[in-house]
Amino acid sequence: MTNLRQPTITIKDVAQACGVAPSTVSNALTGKGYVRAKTRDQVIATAARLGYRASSLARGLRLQRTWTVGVLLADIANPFFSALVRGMEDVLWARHYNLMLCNTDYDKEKEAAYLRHLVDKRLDGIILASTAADSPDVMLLRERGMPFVMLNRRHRTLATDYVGIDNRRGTATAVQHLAELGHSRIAFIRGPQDSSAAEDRLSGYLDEMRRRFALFDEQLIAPGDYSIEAGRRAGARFLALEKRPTAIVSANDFMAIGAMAVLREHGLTVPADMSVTGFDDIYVAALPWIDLTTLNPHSRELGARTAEALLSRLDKTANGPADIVLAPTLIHRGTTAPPR
Amino acid sequence: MTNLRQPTITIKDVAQACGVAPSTVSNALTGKGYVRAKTRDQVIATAARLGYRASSLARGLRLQRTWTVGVLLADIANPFFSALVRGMEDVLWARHYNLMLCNTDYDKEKEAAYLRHLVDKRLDGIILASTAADSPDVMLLRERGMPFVMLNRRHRTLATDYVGIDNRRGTATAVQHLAELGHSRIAFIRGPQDSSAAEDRLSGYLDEMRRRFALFDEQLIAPGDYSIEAGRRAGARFLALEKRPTAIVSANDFMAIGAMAVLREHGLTVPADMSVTGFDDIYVAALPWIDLTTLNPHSRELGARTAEALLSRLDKTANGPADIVLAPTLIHRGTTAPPR
DNA sequence: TTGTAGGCGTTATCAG
DNA sequence: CTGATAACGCCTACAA
Repeated sequence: MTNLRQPTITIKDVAQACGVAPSTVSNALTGKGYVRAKTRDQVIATAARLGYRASSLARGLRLQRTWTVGVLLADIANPFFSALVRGMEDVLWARHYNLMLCNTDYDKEKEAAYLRHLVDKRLDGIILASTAADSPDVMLLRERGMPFVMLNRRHRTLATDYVGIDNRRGTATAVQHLAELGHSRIAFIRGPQDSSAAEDRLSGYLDEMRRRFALFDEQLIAPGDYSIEAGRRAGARFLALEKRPTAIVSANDFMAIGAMAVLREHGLTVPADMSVTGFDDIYVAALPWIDLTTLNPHSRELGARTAEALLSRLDKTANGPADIVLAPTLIHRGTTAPPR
Repeated sequence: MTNLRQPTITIKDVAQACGVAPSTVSNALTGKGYVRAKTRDQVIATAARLGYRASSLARGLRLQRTWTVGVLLADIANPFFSALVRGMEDVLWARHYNLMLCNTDYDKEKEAAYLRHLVDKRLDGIILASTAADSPDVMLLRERGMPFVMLNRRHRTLATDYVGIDNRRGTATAVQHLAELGHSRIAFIRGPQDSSAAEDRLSGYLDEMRRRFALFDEQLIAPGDYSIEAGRRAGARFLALEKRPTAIVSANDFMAIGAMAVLREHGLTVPADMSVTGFDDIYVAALPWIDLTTLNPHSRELGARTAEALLSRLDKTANGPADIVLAPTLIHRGTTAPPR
């Protein structure tokens, strides 16, 4: 139970124990510089014996690096985000980087405060998966020359490294899928308005609807914030319409599930009475009771690609801004069928 | 796109700009020591003007602290863990600590390697939510005097700070609930054998079964690893039994869901043909299609309490080892009913 | 091949 | 009240 910090063993201790200079220990352990094989082995052995571990703090101060990257996201409890994080962690771990998790909770002030924190901590780089399109905080990073990558949201004015989903194509594909099944009265549940990704999902829907059906009914669009509850509200709203839609495209899976819950409560059957599509393909969507037709954005890969983009930036291996866009795949499950 | 590190502004720059010594700047900014109000204000103003941010790295080296804690867990994509992390983040953020996320992926070597990493980084403390009960890695932390708290798993030999669920009571409550409904042939799907929490959940089941029904059938226990797939296997196994159980208690929600999926495929109805209970109360359990009777371990609060325990340890505010145990609450939903 | 010296950016100590 | 100095632990020139 004692948390008395043991006297930490430093490079000097190792040097003394070996009868060499600290710089020799450093050279031996990092494998740089010249050092006789015999000396090297001896140093390595005593370092191990003493349990010496070089302090990242001291080393970081000297080298101006931390081998740590931060990720800002809205809510780690959202399966889409946790899948992203898994992907990032995979590649970061392989490259000996650590991940600092920053949960902004959809709160702009918290986000700004976190960013300042990360600057103070001198992180090597940052992944922004939560920032609004017009956030001024991003400027801070740019000003301080801190490398960062934007994940699935673009800044309105700044040119930055970007990795994301082809959101537009995603919802357009969903509309296309439903149209081919024979639907024309297709509703949409949108995401938060300050997210460029959410806006793109709306655009994809709108474009495809206009292209195919020319006319367009404003009532078919309901607001939402990606929560299950918002999906319920949207579903109720569509049900109250005089001319009900025959299908619903949702900007994410959570809202699709919420809408389906309401339909169910009203005695409607999916897909017989109403088709529904989601976006994200969280694991819940694959459960037999839900069996939701949705768009798989390959979240884990997306996270991995983002981390890679950041690391290339750190390696100075990257040149122009990265702009990587993954196309989502339509997963046809049991919630879509021709209208009756 | 340039990632040229701007020349970072140091305390010296601020000092020079103000015509005072670095130590005065330090005193003014941290509010320690004596410094004339006028000087202080001037320093604060120029620091702000220059955009000076003290380096946590340098400060950490000097103060021997990092204001960062690490959390080791198996899989952040598991909703139980992400809920824990939310709880931790809440209290850590309020106390100006950052969180380093370590996903061990159920891999002992990765876990050990992560631990070494965290030692190198001189984190202030660690939350262990993944370690097996007999892990030798924990010894490493103890030896180095690094504060840590074990979350929902106890070390077999070491006395450590501990925060967890009353797992035993949880499954006992589930059995009790089913027994009161009239069940006596109650099966159990267990968790991984190297987890003390999983073993406790088994014990709670066993104790209550023995207490109530004296006799006990070994066949009613199926192995599992907390995955949906394991639940499917267990469900299939119970269905193949000559004397089928009338109810299943699962060590977690995922496996309960897997079992229910198999039952469904075999045309059985829950709870009419078979009752099922879970453990964790992940949000999926509350969806109307699943509507799983389960045990709510208050995960978010659990995470918060764990972080608090760690922080009191860091503050040296704690004395003896903390031992906090939260009782899970039975959430009675639609998957349990009297046997037919 | 090895050792010495200096500095990375802070803060605690202590003298002025 | 303020400032010089040393030290936190490491790495890298450069000298030997």
